[in-house]
Amino acid sequence: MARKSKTQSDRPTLVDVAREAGVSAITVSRTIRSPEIVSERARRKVEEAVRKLGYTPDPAASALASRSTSTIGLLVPSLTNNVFADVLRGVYEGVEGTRFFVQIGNYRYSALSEEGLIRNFLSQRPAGLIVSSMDQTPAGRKLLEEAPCPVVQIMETSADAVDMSVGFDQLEAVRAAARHVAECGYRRPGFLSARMDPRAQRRLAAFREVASAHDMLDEARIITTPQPSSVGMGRHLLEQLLARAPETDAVICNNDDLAVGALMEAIRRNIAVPDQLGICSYNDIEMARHMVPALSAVATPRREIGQRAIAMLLAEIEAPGAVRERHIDLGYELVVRESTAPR
Amino acid sequence: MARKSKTQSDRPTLVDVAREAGVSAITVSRTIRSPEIVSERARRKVEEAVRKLGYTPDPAASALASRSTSTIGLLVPSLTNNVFADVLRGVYEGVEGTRFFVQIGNYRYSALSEEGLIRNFLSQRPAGLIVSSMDQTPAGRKLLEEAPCPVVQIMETSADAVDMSVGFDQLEAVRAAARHVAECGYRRPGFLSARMDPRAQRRLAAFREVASAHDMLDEARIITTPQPSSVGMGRHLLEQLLARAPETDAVICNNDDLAVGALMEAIRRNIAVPDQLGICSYNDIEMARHMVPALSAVATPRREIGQRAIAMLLAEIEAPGAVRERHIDLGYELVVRESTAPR
DNA sequence: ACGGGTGATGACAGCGCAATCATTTTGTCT
DNA sequence: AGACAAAATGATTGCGCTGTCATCACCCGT
Repeated sequence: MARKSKTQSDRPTLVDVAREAGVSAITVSRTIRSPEIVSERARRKVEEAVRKLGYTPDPAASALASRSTSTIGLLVPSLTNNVFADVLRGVYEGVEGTRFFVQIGNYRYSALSEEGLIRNFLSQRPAGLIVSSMDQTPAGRKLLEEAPCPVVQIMETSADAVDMSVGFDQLEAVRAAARHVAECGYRRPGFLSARMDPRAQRRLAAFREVASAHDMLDEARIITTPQPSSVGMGRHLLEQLLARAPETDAVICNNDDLAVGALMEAIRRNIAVPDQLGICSYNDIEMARHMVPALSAVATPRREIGQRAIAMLLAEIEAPGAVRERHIDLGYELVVRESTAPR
Repeated sequence: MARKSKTQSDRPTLVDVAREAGVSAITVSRTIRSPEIVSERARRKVEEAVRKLGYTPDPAASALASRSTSTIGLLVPSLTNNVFADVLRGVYEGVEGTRFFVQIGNYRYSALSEEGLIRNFLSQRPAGLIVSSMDQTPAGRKLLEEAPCPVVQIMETSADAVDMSVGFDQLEAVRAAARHVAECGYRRPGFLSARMDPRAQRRLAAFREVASAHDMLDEARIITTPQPSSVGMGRHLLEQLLARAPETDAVICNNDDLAVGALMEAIRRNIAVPDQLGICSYNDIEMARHMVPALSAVATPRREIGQRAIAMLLAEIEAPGAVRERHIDLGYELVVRESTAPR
């Protein structure tokens, strides 16, 4: 028997493998971490011993000794929101096959939870951090600034970001939607928004600005709720909007769930889209283009954001300071389909 | 100066806090882990020292010394699939406020990746594990059986599960859908399914069985694809179905994305739902009930599954063997709306 | 044949915490 | 007041690994 044989759940350690292979523990460690610096002969012996014993390194011990982990922290405000599902996909594609793994933190749109999660993640000595906003608490921001690892802020981009950022100009994207609606000839547009987080607030402000410039702003046509976004909420908000402002001839929705809901409600009420009511969506998740009529939308590069964020992070982990372009604007795209049309 | 002052990123340790508070290190440790066994006086001093120094425990050191972590591993086959988004939500609700945190592993419907993830998670000595299927590789299953922590298998339930299970009878749920369609008087039903993972395969088999019993099975009306499910795919599959079997008078979709897509395609083609074509969906995510016409569906208790799974896990972690009902069937519900109707 | 590299390997210490057991303090009862 | 149990606290040790240096074998050119 190898060691002093305690419980069954005792796993083999480096030392066990070393003994089996007839080398020192540190050679085993090196064989696993950087096989290229050990001799062919030693490597083979170690590899066989590892297989024979079914050895798996203990990440906790490794983290403690090396003072670093292979964890990449990803903080998102929501897991149900399809927007972040796409970002996640991009991120996962990027870590695939690397030694890193992603740990997700969901702060449910609470800046305070976010701060707690940042603290918590940081205590694990992550290899890198991706956070989904610029709206940290002052303490949260300070933690990020002093983080001993690269940090990427996503969704928006700004030279003012803590370290690196990938995103697009959310305000300009909303302005594009508003201008499009105006250019179609709609004159009394409404705006629907749920979950009024800071970003949603800013987008609403951008809408107000453009609507005002086109002299078509009416606060009665702005319907918001702090509750989460959903298709049902889209129906509900449109209902409210039409009750308060029956003259409404178009509606810009702060995301696709709301837009789909608004569309369905319009269909229920036999309101012709786009003739009687134009609908313009935001984000353009897959479903939007398949609706009948297909939804016009500002398409946002969610998956690309995930991909670029993880790529930047890995590059920066590999060689600190290596990333030149530290703030990337991926742009947006106005996709005109059937739910808006010139009139 | 406290210690030998190395780099800036040196964090205070238990010992630093102990010195500051004028107690021993282990007292600090206890104050943090189980404050109730420490005297009022000591606790106050320690808490102040912690605050003053901004101390955060090092989870790696804790894991190494105690041979256990506060990580709960959650293995899902997909992050984009709304089904798992709901499960996730349930799980997150349950860990909220506990000392545990969830780490998600996405195995993208690959049993081999799943095995790798199980191995990887287990190497971290998790407090518990939730896995989304019964379809592990033999090695994967063995790992779960020998895991030194509680394991919950979700989505399906079976006394044959490794440790505990929460779910419902997926086959009976599909049978209910098929029977419903038959009872409505549809005689030539089709079946659409994407992402043909083992569970989807079994559900298809259940459909075949019922369809055959009602003498309405035609293989030409079964359209599947290994590609991921999406609304667009639903449209595409219905298109294929109608091309191959124009006589089709109803369609059962293996999930809501497909059903929404099928509905939209039918609307595009001016096929009257439910009169010319009945549509029955599976899972019933929020969006389904808001479509026009509203989708009939077999509703599955996804969020409850997440809630119950985490509750069982925590109870079992708290007191091994405490959980009596180790296999819970949450049932399903046939929700008849507008997309199917007696004819 | 020798010195000076280069590549491969090893010995040792310590990362920050918690398990274990020993010890001290406190409270309670007679 | 003394005896005893219970509560609170502490000293020591080691979890499994990696950083740091030291050592050793080997190859090359002269």
